Amino acid sequence: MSGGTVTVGEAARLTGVSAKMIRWYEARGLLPPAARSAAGYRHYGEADIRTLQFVRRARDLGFDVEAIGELLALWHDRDRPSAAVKAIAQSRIAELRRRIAALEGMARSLERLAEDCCGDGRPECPILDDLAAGEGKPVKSG
Amino acid sequence: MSGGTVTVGEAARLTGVSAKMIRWYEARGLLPPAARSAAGYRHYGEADIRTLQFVRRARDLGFDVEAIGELLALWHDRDRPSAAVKAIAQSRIAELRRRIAALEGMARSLERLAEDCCGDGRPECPILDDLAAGEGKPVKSG
DNA sequence: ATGGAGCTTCCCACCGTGGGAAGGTCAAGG
DNA sequence: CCTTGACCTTCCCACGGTGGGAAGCTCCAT
Repeated sequence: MSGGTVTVGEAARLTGVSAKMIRWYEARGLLPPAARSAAGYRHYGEADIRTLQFVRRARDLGFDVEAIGELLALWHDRDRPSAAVKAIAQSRIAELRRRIAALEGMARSLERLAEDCCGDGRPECPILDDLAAGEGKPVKSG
Repeated sequence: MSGGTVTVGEAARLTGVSAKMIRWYEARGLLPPAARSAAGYRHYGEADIRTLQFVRRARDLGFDVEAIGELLALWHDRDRPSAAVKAIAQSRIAELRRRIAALEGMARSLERLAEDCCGDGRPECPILDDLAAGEGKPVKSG
């Protein structure tokens, strides 16, 4: 083989996916079983490395394992309709937007409360008051 | 009795914290061990219910169990400096902002890619191309 | 007294990741 | 040849929160 094959550790270094996670992805079926040496060591060729880089990038974009599996399948399918890929991306975008909105709501509430808290040595604290009173006052507009 | 005491299930209904989580919070030390009936049933009084509501509200604001524990302690301490509470809130805000920024970066990258993907029946797909090529092109400015 | 709702504890699962133990392998150096 | 140390293998455990469910007990209404 042109490029020579590498062990998990090397593959991890080359791709930024930890050896632990590489094995885990394989066990989960995200990656096909790696080739093994006589002694049982996993070995990765150039194509495997490219796959791992794909996985890493997808992971960095917030796709979960299942979605990455679907993306890999589409990647390998030369006849895929780009609409299928786009659909996955868009549902991920929607999920990300949902989570962002939830966190944003929390952050805004807390910022409002922290603003009202003088934050000195005195015990009066609107933050605790809010937590204690806590009528479902989600974020409101102001 | 003024309020009467209630069982876990009732407390769950009153506070929106599931019975399962109430037991778990107790096991984790977030809540003091509940009073028990002769038969071993947990019983909660009005103060306990208020505490659970406090916990629920704090949880909804994105505090983790450890932070909620600290907030509870400060809540019970009449001499607390409000600065201590504010500090916790602010570090939580910072954490939320960090997570929001990370998710926002992912969402923006994906949106950019999805925009470039015509999403029809043809196989050409800039999303997959990006995942495959994936040089660390984080989010950039656009 | 019986049925069913509700309680108890305990275990298992998820997701993605890391830590570490126990043991096998490989290459380098003595 | 043998040791050493880095690396590999598998397996188990943990995290944070949450839910599911089993086995067994209790309580209340009929």
